Amino acid sequence: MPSPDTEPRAGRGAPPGPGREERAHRILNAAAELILRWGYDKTTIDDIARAAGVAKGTIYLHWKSREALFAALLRRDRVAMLEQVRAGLAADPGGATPRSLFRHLALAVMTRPLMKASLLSDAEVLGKLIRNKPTVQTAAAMRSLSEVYLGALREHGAVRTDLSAVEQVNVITGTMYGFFMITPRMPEDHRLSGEHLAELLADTLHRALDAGRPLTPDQTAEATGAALAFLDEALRVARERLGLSLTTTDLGEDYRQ
Amino acid sequence: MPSPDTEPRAGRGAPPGPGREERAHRILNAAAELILRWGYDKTTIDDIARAAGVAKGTIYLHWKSREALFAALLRRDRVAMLEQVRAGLAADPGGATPRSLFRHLALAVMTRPLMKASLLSDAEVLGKLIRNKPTVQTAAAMRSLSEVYLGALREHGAVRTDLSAVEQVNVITGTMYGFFMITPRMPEDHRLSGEHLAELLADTLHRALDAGRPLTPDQTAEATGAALAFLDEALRVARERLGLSLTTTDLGEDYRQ
DNA sequence: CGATGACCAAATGAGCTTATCTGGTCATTC
DNA sequence: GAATGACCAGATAAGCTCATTTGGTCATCG
Repeated sequence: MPSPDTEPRAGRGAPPGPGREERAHRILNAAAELILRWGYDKTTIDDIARAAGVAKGTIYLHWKSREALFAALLRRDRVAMLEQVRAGLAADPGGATPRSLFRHLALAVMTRPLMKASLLSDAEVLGKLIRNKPTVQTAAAMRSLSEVYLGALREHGAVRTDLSAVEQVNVITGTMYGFFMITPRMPEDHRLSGEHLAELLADTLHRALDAGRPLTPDQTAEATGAALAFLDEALRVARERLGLSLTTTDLGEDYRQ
Repeated sequence: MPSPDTEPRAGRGAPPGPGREERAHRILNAAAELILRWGYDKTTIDDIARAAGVAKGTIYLHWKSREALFAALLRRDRVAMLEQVRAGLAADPGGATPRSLFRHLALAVMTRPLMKASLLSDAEVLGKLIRNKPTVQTAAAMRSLSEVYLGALREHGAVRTDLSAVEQVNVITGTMYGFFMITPRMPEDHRLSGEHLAELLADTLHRALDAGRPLTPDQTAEATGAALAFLDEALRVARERLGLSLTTTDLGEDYRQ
């Protein structure tokens, strides 16, 4: 027979510690599936509760409102994305070059429908989350990432400096946005996989930013350091925000991702 | 006093020949302004007639339906855009290099709100024109342009061939889309002018496609020929379609641009 | 005979009513 | 005291009516 405490039954006390978190994730998983299938506007708390196998009230033991739940969902996706980028980057044998960062970043975004929807402000998926809320912060955060990181690269001559930082931010942002949005707009026989597009995007940005001469070992080290440092910082912030979203502790009114 | 036939007065017979065309353009100008201000859905024939200073019935002497009018409007914009590109390209002292083509193309699109709206499927502007009609063809046409032109470039070694044509089409399309859509998404202090963005886009695509060694005079000539040949062909088709849209002759049911 | 604008059917939209749904609560249960 | 789900007020949707607007026509005018 199953051990009595691993499977919380209806009405029975469920683990207040680690099991709680697992349940939170189960709920978020259900929410993720539903929002992608039906969109934010048509995804109800009842649906989520049913799909997650909990009662509606339970959801309100985790988040104080529907909006807070979806904020948690997006924040979780962001953390997972950054973790994926961080891991891929650290494992890259060629070092954490800009090219490698762009490739992993692109791939991580492209394989995350919620992330993509949020970056592109896809009203189909995010519905009123888009229209009501001032600005989804992810884009700003990504730009800020570009900026700090770019600054370091420029300082060490790891990218060309005949373009201004602002120009380069525009190039990076523009190119990435474009690659993120083309897939559905391409005819089937021209459609490339996420990996394929990520590689192409990395190549495009590499060439757009490249200083011309190969990086010295020093520069590679600096670039690697800058990339990892900033990803760590981004992760720290993202994890902190996610942490706020996974406790019942009052969030105030700030539900932005 | 003014000559009696240059200014058609209300109720008076107006020129059936050249004046007719001028009037058509006046109507289209009014329509353009209104659709950009209010969007397709909220722009009425009455509004257009009033703004153009003609009676409603007159509009139906030019087009058999509201939809046909807007088709003409978009087609006209397309022809004007291609003409601008063609002229800019031919005048470029460096020859009609791919880089020059991309720059003029980007600039022509960016300075044409309707073109941009149509390429990006901006529902805000195009309203039901988007939702109802199968596919706005402009995007497909642009891709087809890329394709034929690219083929020629590849054949003559004017671009790298370690990427497949399909990959390059994705790079070109993706990058252009991205640059077209970033302007409103950038914070004011990062916003660049259309010219500036066009230059950056051209540079990005140039680097993304460049074969590495500078073009020989022969290759430059070939590239120039290919660019102008295709633009001419695109213009021919676009003008033909526009011609159909500017005569009362029944269009059939095909109102796609 | 080109241009007009009164005219009409159809579409759209505002306003209202009614019915259903949904976010959020909380007394009850185990 | 954690989890539940019946419960409620407010939101949303569906259905309907009625008034206005709109695309499109055509008798009339100059």
